[in-house]
Amino acid sequence: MSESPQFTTPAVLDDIDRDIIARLHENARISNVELASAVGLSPSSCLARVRSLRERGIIIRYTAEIDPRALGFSLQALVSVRIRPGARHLMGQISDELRQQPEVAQLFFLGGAEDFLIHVRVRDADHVRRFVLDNLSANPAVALTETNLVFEHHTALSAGLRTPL
Amino acid sequence: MSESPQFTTPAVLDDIDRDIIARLHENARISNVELASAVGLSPSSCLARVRSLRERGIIIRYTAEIDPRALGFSLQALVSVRIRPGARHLMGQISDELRQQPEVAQLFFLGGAEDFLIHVRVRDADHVRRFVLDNLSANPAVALTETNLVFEHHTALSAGLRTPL
DNA sequence: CTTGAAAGTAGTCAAGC
DNA sequence: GCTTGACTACTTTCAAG
Repeated sequence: MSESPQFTTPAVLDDIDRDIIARLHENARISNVELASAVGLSPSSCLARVRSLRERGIIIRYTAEIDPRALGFSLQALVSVRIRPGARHLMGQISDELRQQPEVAQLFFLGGAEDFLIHVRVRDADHVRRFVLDNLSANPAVALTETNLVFEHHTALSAGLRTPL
Repeated sequence: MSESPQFTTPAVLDDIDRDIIARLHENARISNVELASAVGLSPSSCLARVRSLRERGIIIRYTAEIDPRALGFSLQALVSVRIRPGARHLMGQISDELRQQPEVAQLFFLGGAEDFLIHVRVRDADHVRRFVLDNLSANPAVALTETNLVFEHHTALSAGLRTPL
């Protein structure tokens, strides 16, 4: 539950486990009896597997996906950031600070020219401008930033879950 | 349930609705009675609000967040794509095809120099190379691609705006 | 892994405030 | 909009095969 396994080697999962994972990924609120009958198990075995997947950290958490526009966050942007070469050791700290900002939805650490990419949700163009100024440009460790507006954002419902390996 | 409201104007939500959203975002499997007592409502009123949020599309879906490494997807990458100017009308079709690939976790439509950015989960470097070759470079509508490896990926758990998986 | 049973808990709906 | 109360369904745990 509180562990964070590294999965250097893929976890041992059989076809039923993969089926359970896929179905919970599509609908985290499916009832245990319905899930059990869908994957061909008894409710008790199914529940034991789900609990094991959760305890092993394979199921990280259950979450409701919220439309940000309903909360007044109508604009999304991707901000790529390059850190000054002499300030790379500050990346962990900068990342921690960024992740505490309510605008930050995702943070990617990258290889290549840019050091990281920030997915932000904001009210409007002025909001993203202020976010970049206050949280990035003002930091002397930041060499440069580039902001791209997001017109559409899609999250796939089955990334690698239906046809694993 | 099947509608996709645009929220050109933010939806009308009171503080209790926002509280419900935040708590379901943190734990989509919280029981209705526990949620009700947490936000100070009776179970029936709470359930009615949750159902309304779901029907209005404010709660998009409930999903289990899965650790991709457990399924053998140990590498992540961001692939930015530019479409040939004369082929922009094909972007919708290309997007639909991409979203059906099991490797695609997220798809961003962008303003600016690049047309979209793809977040992929793959087994290894060879897998991402083949993904780009087969799904992008082979398409004559694609002008150029750029692949960046992802060293770390964090999704923020803030204000009900996190993106699952 | 399964079934079956028991006890506790949660979801649903109707009636009314 | 809200609540209460009753009914139904689900979950959980157990023992036994």
